[in-house]
Amino acid sequence: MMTKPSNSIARITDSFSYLFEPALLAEIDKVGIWTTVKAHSSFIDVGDPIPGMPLLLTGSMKIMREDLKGDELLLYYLESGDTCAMTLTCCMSDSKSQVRAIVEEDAELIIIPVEKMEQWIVDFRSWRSFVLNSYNNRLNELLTAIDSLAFKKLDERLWTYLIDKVKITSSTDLTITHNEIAYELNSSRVVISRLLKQLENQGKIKMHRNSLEIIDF
Amino acid sequence: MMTKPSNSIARITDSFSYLFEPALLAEIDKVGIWTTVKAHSSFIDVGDPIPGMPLLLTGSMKIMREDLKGDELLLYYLESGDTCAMTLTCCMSDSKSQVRAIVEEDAELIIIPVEKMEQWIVDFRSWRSFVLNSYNNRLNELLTAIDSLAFKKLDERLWTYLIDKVKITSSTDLTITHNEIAYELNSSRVVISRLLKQLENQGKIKMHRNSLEIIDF
DNA sequence: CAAAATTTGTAACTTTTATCACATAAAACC
DNA sequence: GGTTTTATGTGATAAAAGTTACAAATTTTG
Repeated sequence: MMTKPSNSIARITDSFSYLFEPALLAEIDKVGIWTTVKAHSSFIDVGDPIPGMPLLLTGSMKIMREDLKGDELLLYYLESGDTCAMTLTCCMSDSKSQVRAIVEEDAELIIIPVEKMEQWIVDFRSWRSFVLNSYNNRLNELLTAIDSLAFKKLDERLWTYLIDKVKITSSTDLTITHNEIAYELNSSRVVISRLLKQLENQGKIKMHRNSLEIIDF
Repeated sequence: MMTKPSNSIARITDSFSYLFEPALLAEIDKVGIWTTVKAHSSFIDVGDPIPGMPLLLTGSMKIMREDLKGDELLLYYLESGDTCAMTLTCCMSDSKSQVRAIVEEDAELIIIPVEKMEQWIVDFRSWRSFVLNSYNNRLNELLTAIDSLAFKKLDERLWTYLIDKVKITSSTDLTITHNEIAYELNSSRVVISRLLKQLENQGKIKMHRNSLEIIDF
């Protein structure tokens, strides 16, 4: 949990690049619940009821899909300025979360209560396009995930996975183990180790214990 | 093309199970463009601009994803009462279609012009939930596609593909060739033939030239 | 510091899927 | 009716990915 900072409105405009009109900002400020979530903790699990629509101010989360056997797959990341529009219809239809959200870097977020998020669609043009844009982004990210799975081989998937990590963390030094990568790509450690060795031989990465250095991208 | 039938409003309520309020029905009736598209013709291609939001009255279409090499993958079907909410944000952001829509069974549809579809979100509660529900359905269908690709082997993907076809066509006799199946699953004919033979040996299907009989499902 | 746990390397092998090559059978075409 | 096209069958082979088993190196823990 977190108390609302004194400069709350400025904090919102910072993260959401002046997207919201003043009246809406005031509303968000009034009803939004400020929260912090520590890295590596699960924010929402498959089957959880959705508390509201999260506006991510700082930090990042990864959205994972899980099957019955417990196998997992990384779908995409949420970053500062993002939200997960999926939560909207989950709330409206009172259904449970279809995905798992795990905080990667300590996150600050504002939770918008269910009742408001639909009303604001009517009342605020900026909220309307924000929500619809969010839907669109999510759809496009899922399409990208499908492209990877359907059309690419694992070595290519691994490479784009690493590039994405670099972008998200804004660092070419990735603190991650082969095992963790295998988990997120729904593959096995041995296979990932082999492919990483390939990438190293190609001069694209350097391997260290618990970390990778991404060189050529 | 198609001229609006005299009982247009009744036709809409039929297909959309009384979802829309009377005032909205009148609006749809006023501005919607009635169209028919013959089976096997492409309704929208990757990269096409989107003419408007299609309300599918009768028939069905399949939505396909294509990669740079021209490989394809079936994503999901649209049926009577469905729409493709993706078109909404495509129109709003003036972007092109990310997918291909091919009519499976002769389709009648009403095209809603771009300007209206956003305005109606504000004006009509029923339109609002219709659009948001559509987004949600599409997202869930993409998640299902991802599940198949990430967690299932081809034999299982093939089986669920066949079951889906049965549901869509309301018939256990599927007029389709091995080649076409391979195409939609982004696999190869030889592989599909082999797996179909397996299914036949398991007593789940019977194979004929140009068609399959789905028995045990 | 010794024991235990974690991370990575590697070889051998299996399964799954794709590819190639060619044969056969049915349907369509002239 | 004979030729061509389309659909399917099948064996051989290869590539991609997964699995098992174990060793070596490093870190953590008691």
